[in-house]
Amino acid sequence: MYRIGELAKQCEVKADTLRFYEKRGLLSPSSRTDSGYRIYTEKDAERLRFILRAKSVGFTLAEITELLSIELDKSNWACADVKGLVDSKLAHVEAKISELKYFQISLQRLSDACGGSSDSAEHCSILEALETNTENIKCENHDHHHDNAQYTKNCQSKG
Amino acid sequence: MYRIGELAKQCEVKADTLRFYEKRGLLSPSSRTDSGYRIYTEKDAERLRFILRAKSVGFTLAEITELLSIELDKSNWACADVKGLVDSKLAHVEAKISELKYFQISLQRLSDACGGSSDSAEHCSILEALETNTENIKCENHDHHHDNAQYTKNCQSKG
DNA sequence: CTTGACCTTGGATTTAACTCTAGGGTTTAT
DNA sequence: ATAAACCCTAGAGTTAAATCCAAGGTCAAG
Repeated sequence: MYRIGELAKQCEVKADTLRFYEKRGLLSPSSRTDSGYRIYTEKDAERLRFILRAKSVGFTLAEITELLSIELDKSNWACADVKGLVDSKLAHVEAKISELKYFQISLQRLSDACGGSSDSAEHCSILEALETNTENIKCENHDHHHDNAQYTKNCQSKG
Repeated sequence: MYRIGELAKQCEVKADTLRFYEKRGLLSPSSRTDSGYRIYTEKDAERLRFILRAKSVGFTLAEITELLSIELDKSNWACADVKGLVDSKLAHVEAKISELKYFQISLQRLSDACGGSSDSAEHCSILEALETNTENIKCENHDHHHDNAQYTKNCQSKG
């Protein structure tokens, strides 16, 4: 059982944000004290954490509402209905994962290319890392434990 | 070579958005006609696609600017600088992938549980799919090459 | 029995990212 | 050579998601 400020602190959001989520129908406290204070249970906290995770990967509050509605309306959904919504969200999530893997690969390639060498950084650009499909990357030096002293020299460009 | 409207159409954004990105320093046309029309090259288009992909996985325009700055400022970066920025973005991307995999698993579990039956969906909730850590889900039929006829049986829950 | 940290509501303000409007110039097809 | 479809700029308006503010109620500590 948490009061609004406690839950907010625990989840690193503002109390205002929780009131806002309540207004939007995403998260309501399980109860109130006699004096009107909001009281959140552990279950509410879990719901909040779900909301925050979903937000962190780019779902809008409207989409999150939709995801959560699967639960809220439970008794009124047929499995088939649920499956439709869930599968479309699943496709959405899988598309995001693919996009991110593309970024991951490009960034990894860049990081490797600039892996600690003190040399030219001609290929030190995301776009170039993408264009330069494989191989062919300068600066490669896969030494991952470096000390700062080694980093005083520049990435000189092709000029 | 595209005019603003052409590029916008190709990438499914508004011309206004491209002018806005220009104001924000994310994407400038490579040239202008004598009359002042913006002219975008294929390279510009590629940059735009990069921006849109990054946006689609939840990067803000400010973050995207930072990613792209690796390129813009090329000659002024030391490899170590680049590596620091890139690695922090890489961690960020990897965290997002983890979050998404968590959603993917939950959604997949839900989808499996509600594999096409038209009956009650007591377990058809994201939060429950998460709580119900593994096993313990009814209707599981991990047969991945299924034909719909097999899915007429129910999602019955703990009741 | 009051001080300070917390809570309440309602409404105003902010920020990011567009999106639109007004008033005008340019290109292209007929 | 003129109408439709495009482009320009500057600046106002919109939407989502907070975030802040004002005026006041609650509660534990001293």
